[in-house]
Amino acid sequence: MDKHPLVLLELVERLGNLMRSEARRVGADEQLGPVHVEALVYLSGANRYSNTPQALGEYLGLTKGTISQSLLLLDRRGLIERYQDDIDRRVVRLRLSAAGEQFLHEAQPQLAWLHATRDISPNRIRNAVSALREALTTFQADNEGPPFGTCPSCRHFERLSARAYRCGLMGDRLSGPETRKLCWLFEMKGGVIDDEDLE
Amino acid sequence: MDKHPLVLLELVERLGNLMRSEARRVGADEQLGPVHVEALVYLSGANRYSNTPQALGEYLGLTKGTISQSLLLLDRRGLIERYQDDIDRRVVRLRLSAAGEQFLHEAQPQLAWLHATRDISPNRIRNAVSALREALTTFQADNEGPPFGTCPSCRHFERLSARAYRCGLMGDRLSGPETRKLCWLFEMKGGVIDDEDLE
DNA sequence: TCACTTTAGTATCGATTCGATACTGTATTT
DNA sequence: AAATACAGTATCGAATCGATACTAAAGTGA
Repeated sequence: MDKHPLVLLELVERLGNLMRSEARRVGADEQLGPVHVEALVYLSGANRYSNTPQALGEYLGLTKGTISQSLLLLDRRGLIERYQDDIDRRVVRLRLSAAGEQFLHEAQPQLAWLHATRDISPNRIRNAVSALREALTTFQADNEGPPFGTCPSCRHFERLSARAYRCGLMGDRLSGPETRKLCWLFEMKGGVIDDEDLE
Repeated sequence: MDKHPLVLLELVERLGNLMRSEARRVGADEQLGPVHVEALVYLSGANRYSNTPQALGEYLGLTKGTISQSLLLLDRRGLIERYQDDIDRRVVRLRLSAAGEQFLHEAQPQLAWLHATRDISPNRIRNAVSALREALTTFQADNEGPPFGTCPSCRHFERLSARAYRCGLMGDRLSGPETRKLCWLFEMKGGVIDDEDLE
């Protein structure tokens, strides 16, 4: 049997652990746990459909009760703001507060990673991204979890004109930058994964 | 700025979270947390120099106090055995008990991953491994953590004859299978990373 | 040989995480 | 209007985790 997949698994787990430690480290000053930092990072990159406790819970693989508590803490610290959704008043929307933005800006949770990958050629990174993305997609298909992706490779994405986009599922028009944010309604479109879409 | 590294980071973190959830899931039956499962997996692949609480702590990024507790639990459950090192009687050696082996055999914590990567060509996997390995090495060099690797790409590895090996650092002769286990004394040898060495 | 230091691991404490369960309030369905 | 489904909160208890203090074995050096 080929054992390279297991080697890859080991690397992913190990790097995951290290990133978790890194999150612990950068959050220590503010008395935050790794989950809190990860939640802030998530919120900084989530689009308008995905800035809810539920989506965050799916993303982090935690139950809604747990998430609720973490959000309570982040709220008390003034790092996020919570507000009711206008249309469905059961849902709570989340956004980073100015202090939250500030924290991410100063703590730079991703800096260590950027440093660690500085010598890897763009091509090798793209190949790795492609492989891991496929693993993620397959895994989530197997486990029927929401996939989390960005518009360019999403089935519902529609390009109205050169710079006008639209989500075919929700019907909203989307700004250019918004099409690059993370969405939990994402569904992989058929055909090959085209990393060029991410430029 | 190229943002592919950040995309790769997101994938690694996300897959890491999913694997963590997976570990939580497979351990639930036995009332084990994700850390416990990860510790058992680690012990199943650690070589003779690396089967200690300290090495495990480095690997998981946890403090020795935390590790000590987790090991206490695993010991109470009869999943591992602890014994004193003959030479340095401060150090505790760890090994999976029969029950521990049995648990891993039945729970198959890595099965979901193997399934998720089944359609990825060996070549793409090897490329991803190579890129992530470099990220890991650089990261650990930056943060002076022990690197964790296997003999074939280690500076201290010596091949005495066709099937006889030796660790130049510790001076022990090593069996073939042992050279493929994880070692926390690992130091990357100069030159390119050669994935062929992993066959 | 005898202090001094370092090192591997344990013990204990308190803060935090986490899941389970029960609950509130809103939307949807019939 | 009643029943059901759903998003989120509250609360509880078990477990994780780091910090600190501790034990015991090695190493160090006069």
